[in-house]
Amino acid sequence: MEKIKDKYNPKDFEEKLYKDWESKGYFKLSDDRSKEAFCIMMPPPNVTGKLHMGHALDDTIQDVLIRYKRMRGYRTLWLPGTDHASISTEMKVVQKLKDEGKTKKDLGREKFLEEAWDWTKKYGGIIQSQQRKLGCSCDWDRNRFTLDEGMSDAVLEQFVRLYKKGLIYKGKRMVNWCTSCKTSISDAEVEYKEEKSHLWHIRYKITGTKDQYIEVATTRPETMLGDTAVAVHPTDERYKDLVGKTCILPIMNKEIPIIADEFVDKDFGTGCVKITPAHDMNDYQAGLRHNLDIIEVFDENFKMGDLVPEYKGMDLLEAREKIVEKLKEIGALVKTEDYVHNVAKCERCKSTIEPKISTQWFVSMKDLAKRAADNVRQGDTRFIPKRYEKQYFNWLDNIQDWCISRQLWWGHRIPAYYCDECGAINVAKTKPEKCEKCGCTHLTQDEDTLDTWFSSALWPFSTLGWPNTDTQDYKDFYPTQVLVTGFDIITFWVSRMMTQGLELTDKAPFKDVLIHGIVRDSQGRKMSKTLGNGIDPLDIIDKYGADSLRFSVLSGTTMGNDIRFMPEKLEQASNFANKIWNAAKFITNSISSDEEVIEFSDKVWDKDKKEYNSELLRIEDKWILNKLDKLIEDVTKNLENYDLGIALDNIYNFIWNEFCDWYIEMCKPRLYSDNKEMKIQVSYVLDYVFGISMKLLHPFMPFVTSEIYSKLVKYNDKELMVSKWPKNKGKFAFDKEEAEIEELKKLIVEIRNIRSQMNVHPSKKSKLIFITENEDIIKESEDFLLKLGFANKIEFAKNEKEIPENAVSIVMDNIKLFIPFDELVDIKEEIERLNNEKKRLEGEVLRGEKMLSNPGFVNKAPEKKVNEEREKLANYKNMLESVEQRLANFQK
RNA sequence: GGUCGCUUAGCUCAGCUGGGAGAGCAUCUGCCUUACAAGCAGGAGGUCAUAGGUUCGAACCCUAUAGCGACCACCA
Repeated sequence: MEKIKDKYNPKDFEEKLYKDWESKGYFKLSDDRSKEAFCIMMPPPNVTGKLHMGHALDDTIQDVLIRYKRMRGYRTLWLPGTDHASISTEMKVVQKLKDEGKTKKDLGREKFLEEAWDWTKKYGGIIQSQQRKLGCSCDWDRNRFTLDEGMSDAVLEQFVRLYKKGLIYKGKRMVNWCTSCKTSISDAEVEYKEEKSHLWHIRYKITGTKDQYIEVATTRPETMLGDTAVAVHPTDERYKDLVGKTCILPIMNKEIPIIADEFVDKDFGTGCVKITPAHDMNDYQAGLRHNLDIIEVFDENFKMGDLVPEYKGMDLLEAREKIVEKLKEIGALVKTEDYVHNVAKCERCKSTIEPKISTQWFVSMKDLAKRAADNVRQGDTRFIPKRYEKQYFNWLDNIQDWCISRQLWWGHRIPAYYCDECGAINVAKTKPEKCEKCGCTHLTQDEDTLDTWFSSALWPFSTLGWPNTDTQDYKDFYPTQVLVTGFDIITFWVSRMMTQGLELTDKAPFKDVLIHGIVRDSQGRKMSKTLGNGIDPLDIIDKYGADSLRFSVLSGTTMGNDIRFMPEKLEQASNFANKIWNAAKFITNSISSDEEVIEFSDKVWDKDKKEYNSELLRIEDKWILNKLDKLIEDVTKNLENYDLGIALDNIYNFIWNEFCDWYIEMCKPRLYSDNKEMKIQVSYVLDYVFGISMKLLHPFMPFVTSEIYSKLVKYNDKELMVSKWPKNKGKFAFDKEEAEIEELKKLIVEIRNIRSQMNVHPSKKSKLIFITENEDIIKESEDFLLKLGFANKIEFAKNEKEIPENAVSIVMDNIKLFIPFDELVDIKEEIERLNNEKKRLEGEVLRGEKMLSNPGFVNKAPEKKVNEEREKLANYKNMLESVEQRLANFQK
């Protein structure tokens, strides 16, 4: 057995251990196909991304599950990877070019893609090195990238298959258009932000009347140039007579119809809506229903078009002012109200989204969505917690067709080839030699690429070889067991993996969907770049170690709820790691040799009967072994239920409150005893219970547990990470268990106090004298005390006169115990002790001062404490002087 | 507007199928005790948001109300 001497310092071993695991191939998939498969696909982060707290949480959860299942004997695969993230990567490359004074167009498609690949290579992979620091035990050999060859092939296959089935179509539709990224984006990528604005009331004159008007309210007066109708609700009595008539559009002086449509809200504004089919989603729909003209007011760059020469090329907001002025001038503006409304913003770049009519590719979602929803309704795939199923259903039941084409270059290019001659669309995985329709050879590929999510939707199976369904991986691991992700991504990703997975592979891609919340800052705000309140997990690992980070995101949390990240949690976590470390230090330095313990273990555990030889154990041993059994049961159950936070707290409480606080204390008399048997006995239990605790804790805190486990008694040469998950061994039956243990605890406190007063260490084995006249009690007590091992030697006295004068007494029930003063420390020892104390306090003061100068510790306000310690230090110096003086006198 | 969630100690939160009100941090008291002061022993602190109901029994189940939050839809 190796002894632990150093202080707990994660930097000493975390990196070393990870390299060691990797070099030994522990992360790799085992070849043993007789084991049951367990597979998790890691949600691929952006290839150029950096690890943030969200990833830290997501990855920790997955690593806990994988490590647990690996120890349970499953054949585990945790497949890592990265996403090409079309928009966000392209934006970054465009920005870089801009900084160099270049544009996308200057470079051309090919050169641009080269730049993008360079960018990806340069900044890619950072996140994966960070995941390693976190301790992720994924199979790096199987790392995938959504733009790699196999994935690209899968994407093309998907496109062609769905197209042939009629599920993908090209159409002219109104889509969300990001004015900055200059591409279409899907509904899910739009977010709404409240903005203060106005509601302008404008009146349109009814045709053929002198002073009869219809009044509309709008937040975007500049779009009025493209109005092609005014709409009212069909049942609105106020305007019943106007329906079917026409009115005059101011400025344009154009006659437009007044129509009735259900979508109008009678109670909003004036109850009349101007219809601008080219620039509003609802108006567009209404326009289709009523066959209205679509007149675009803006040009390609979202400047004013040439409807009115005066405004041509003008910025939209500027045009708005001018138009409002003009309306005022001609008396068409009735009033202006303050108004707060939601403006559509691009989720990526935060710039304005404009509805725009353009030709795009769509996936027809209705049938796909129904199947995906039904699958969960039938319970084939389940969400944990269950309440998130509603969110999933809500999205799928109201689904719109999915716009998958993007006007970007970085991504999978759409495999549609247009015939230059006849214009026919040829869809194929590779460029056809000739047009299917006219046979000519001049084909041009669609310029657009596919939505990033179109490729990530295939992640659970394209990574296993799909479309080839004969690969061993696909057969072994598909469908996967559990998907771990945040609730913010259910609509984007989970629902799409379900729809595409069911359509393309005929199976739901996973059994369970484990949903976690988001990590917020200590004030409950979302972590964001703009707020600058993000916590970098790498800083935490650097300061506290990966184990502490992992502990702090899991302890005391529940699946699906947000986590408020409190720095105190980190203190708790690293205190815990430190506690374990010190327990390990104590155990490895105190117990008997490996051989002796192993020999005893063979005696005490009857392998055939599968039970303990209870004669060889003492009450407190049985007590802790029972507690341990209960722990194994609880932790296993909670892990199976994905209650990771509860499982971790079970372990924390056991190790700290039961094992360290009490069992270790109860062990000391036997450990320090001259009785070798006793020492071996207690060594076995200490090592065994602690070792099993390390196993249970390993999935959560892999580094510190592995480091410690390697120092414990070696029963076989297996390392913790690849060792077997413990099973409970079965309870001991005994009646007075709790009561006796309580008695023991009291005694421990008592004796510890007395020894403390006397400066006698338990290893010095005090002689106990007790006084009583009742012989039964004498016998009983002797037995009891010897069993407990509190003293090596027990003497009896009939009355107090027989007790040495300088003994200290312990009163326990009707028995009085005495500990003689023989073993009190002498003066030299006292000096040594004081010197040590002085040294320690000096260090303490130094540490305190360090803490004071560290801004991270401001909350702990250690100033008071440091001052206290300074004072104590001064006292100790005085004491030391006086004792030294005493010694000098004595020697004289 | 629709759906869902939250409300438990000063703070941050656990509390699985209904029976003991809990943890960490903070606070107070006593301790440098040979694993650990990053610690130990002990204490204080709660009408489990409110009001009803079901039950022998409710933090937990039901109904209503209030506050906070999230998502979806709408916002002319």
